[in-house]
Amino acid sequence: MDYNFGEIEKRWQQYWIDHQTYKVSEEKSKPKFYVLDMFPYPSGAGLHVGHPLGYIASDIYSRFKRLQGFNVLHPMGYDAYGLPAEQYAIQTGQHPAITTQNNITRYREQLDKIGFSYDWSREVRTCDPAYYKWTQWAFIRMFHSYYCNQARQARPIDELTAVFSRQGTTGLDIACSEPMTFTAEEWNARTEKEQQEILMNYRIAYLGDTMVNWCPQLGTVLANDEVSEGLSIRGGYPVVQKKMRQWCLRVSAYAQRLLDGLNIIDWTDSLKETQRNWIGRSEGAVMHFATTQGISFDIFTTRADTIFGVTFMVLAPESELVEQLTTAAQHQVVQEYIEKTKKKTERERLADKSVTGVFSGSYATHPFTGEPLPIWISDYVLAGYGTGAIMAVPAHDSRDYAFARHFQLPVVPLIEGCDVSEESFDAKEGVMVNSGFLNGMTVKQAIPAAIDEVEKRGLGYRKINFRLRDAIFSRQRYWGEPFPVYYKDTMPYTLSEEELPLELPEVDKFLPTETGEPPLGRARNWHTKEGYPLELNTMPGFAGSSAYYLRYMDPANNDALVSEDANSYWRNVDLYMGGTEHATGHLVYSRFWNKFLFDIGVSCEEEPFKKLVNQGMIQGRSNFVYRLKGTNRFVSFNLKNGYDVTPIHVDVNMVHNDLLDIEAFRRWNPEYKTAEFILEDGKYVCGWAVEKMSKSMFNVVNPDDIVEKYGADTLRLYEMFLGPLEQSKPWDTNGIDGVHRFLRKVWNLFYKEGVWAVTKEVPTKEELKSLHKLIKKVTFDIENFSFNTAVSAFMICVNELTALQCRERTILNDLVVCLAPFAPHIAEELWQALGHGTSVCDAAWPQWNEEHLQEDVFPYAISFNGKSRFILEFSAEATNEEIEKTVMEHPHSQKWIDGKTPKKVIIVPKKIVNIVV
RNA sequence: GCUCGGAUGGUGGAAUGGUAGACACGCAAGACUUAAAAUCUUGUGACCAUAACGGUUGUGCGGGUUCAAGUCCCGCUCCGAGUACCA
Repeated sequence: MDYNFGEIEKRWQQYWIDHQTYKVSEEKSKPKFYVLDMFPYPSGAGLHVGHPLGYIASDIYSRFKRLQGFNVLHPMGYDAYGLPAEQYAIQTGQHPAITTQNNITRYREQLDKIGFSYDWSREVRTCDPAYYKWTQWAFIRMFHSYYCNQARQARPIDELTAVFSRQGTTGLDIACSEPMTFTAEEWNARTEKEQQEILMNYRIAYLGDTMVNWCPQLGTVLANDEVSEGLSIRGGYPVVQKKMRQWCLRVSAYAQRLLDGLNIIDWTDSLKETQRNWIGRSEGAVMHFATTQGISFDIFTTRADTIFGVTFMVLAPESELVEQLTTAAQHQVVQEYIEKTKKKTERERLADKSVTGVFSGSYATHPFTGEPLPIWISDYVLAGYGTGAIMAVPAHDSRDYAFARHFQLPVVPLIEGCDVSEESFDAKEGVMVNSGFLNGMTVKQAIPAAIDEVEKRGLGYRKINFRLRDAIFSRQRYWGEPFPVYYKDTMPYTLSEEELPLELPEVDKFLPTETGEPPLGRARNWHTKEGYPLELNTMPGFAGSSAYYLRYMDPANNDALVSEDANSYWRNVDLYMGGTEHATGHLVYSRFWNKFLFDIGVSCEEEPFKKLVNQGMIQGRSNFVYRLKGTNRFVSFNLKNGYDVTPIHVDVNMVHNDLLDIEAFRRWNPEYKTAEFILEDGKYVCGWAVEKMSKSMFNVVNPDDIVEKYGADTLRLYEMFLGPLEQSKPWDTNGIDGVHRFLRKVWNLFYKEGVWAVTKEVPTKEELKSLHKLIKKVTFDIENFSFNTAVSAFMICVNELTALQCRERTILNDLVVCLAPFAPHIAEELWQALGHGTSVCDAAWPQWNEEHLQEDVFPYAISFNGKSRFILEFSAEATNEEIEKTVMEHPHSQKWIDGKTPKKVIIVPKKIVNIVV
């Protein structure tokens, strides 16, 4: 009987379905373990061989944990809302729901072939009304919440209105868009609408007039993490800044908690660092300045120590202060400058490094020296950070320096011995000069001293600023979750929770309306029962993916996002597997969303993902043929020098070990039907390069083809064997034979010449040693996600057992269990053959026994002056004296000792003897 | 610019400060075969040398710590990723 992987895999996949092997429920008596993959967006291209890498790794881990006795939750679903399906709908008219369903079906087929241990009964789809009901529900709860800085948590907005009517804003410290102060009397005197407008300043989900990233080609706004270098991540279209009224989430309120939480989770340092940078906490001071006309404004600085080096002030062009501070004489030029900057796209603004700006006409008074400081307007100052205004210290800030040089403004150096004739001195080191009361202090002393003085004189206060912005939550698109919001007298109100889900309506076209409204403007009857119009925007992609891990715990619950019971059992994700591309998007929003749910008592853990492992990207490995220019002749790779050739991408599926299948190539394209070849050793060798995996490079490898040719178990093992999990690497089908050969060797331990060959003899010492070495290594490697070395350990063990002609049942039993997480199908087949009536998934992970690993003799590397020369073996009982004596008397040693008396002899037990001559 | 990674044979990659190159691919030789494929066996960092033994050198570059460094420390070079007028 040969290893017939095709038949074996099909049969066991059916068995798992029939026996619901991977279905889990809350078993209170067993410890839980939650293993989660980042759910995919089902794209039209289907899965390529790079996609399953993380899924295979997490599946191995899940199966391992299950064998160790954990109750493992390992679900899968689809992030089903997204731009490509909508773009496709615009082009073809096909409803995105249909496209999405087709793609999901295709994904599922592909995933099923690889043999994952998902509990598909818990599948979620973000576009399913039963699912997005809870996305809408969370939004409603955010709308009706504010963030209390003192309690460090979200609170019901009703509490806030109660306080307002009792004491106004006195004594409150709340996260808000704009600082406001009013008394109880003032609040109570407001109309309902005015009160609603004020509350918008505090709600966690609020409507705000903000500068947004507007992408004209996509016709929608984008979040910061959806834009890179002024271009949209999806599609690469230019993005411009525009002020719009949008739904926002007050993520910034959670900035400190998002930062603190990083200390209690087990993520890689680089990923935590990326998040820290994105949150961007900086400690400094807000300082009050006033113009000579008495108009006061605030700036933010982290370098209060440089206050005596301020020679001018700068406002962002979008700042509201610009209008107040521009004098009549300068009005014209300022207006022109602002118009000009507005027209620039974000990309142009980034690319254009030239210094631009205009003088506002006003002067501010230096708070310490009383000197007048000209106030300029320039686009190098950002409206969205700090207060949108800065004090410029050209001597110690390179941007201020460039500006000062360009407009011939004075530069006052403040640090002893620094040279600012060519460039600014930005480093926070040195001793202060020209700085009044700060003179003689180091910069590190001067920063707090300056802020102390500023506070003492009432000129400002300490402030911690965050770079993290609130998330813009509206999208002018069709294929997303509708907001459970209607408008009455232009103010938004939420639907009641009983009215959820608010289902996505049908539209005749997926384009904006003629009047420029979002596609939902085309929907008929898009209003409440009372006739109030419903919100026309939809939610962004990250809405549905922010709490999906909670929904898996209790996917069919129609009364709650997740029951308290299910949540208190599964708690949070123990292992989260996914790509780094979500570092500043999903992984920030999801943590924020969970913290909010934690505050309102829905999630029992403050952090959603305890441990996170990033699998590397799998790149493509393209192959090339070399066509002689102007001919239909192709020259083999190593002969191409001396010819004038054009490299042409060739489909990697026609190439094996870089050798071209010439017949397949001729069939590939009529143009090549009559192609001639200049061969080396009768073969055509292709060139290769690492590139992105894409259709146009003909380097896409489909997992289905690999499964067809080698089997799912080979694919799983090979993906792990390719290299360290977290590292990016090219897919290279060369080498898969080695892994496939390994599985056949495993098979041949059980079947010799087609006959079942397992015996019940007593295992030998060597056999036990080989097995226990494997158990120890594999256990250790899985726990450390070092799957490539685990696969190597299997190969070594099987080679050893083959050499020992091991056919012993108990040894093979444990071998099969160890192999089960990696290659589940062959493991099931062999487990069955060994006479077990149940699935190998219900076996117990074997323990290694150190006794079996004991060596009789240990190799010692004998080295002289640290350079090893030869190996000697000694028994475990040998004393240092015996070892030293034997080594010294060994004929090889005499050459190195050369009659001298060794200065020192170092003996490291079981490892090395070093003799210093 | 800043932050975080990384650099080891022809290739992918192994090495708790202790025999560098495990394992695999590729390549070479051999066995089986009419032949090829498949399979199996052996060899395979480089250099020198040999009938054989053996020797030298070697983990991006330059220093240092140590009996001993791919591994730790200091200073560079190059490559990758993230991020950026964030005051």
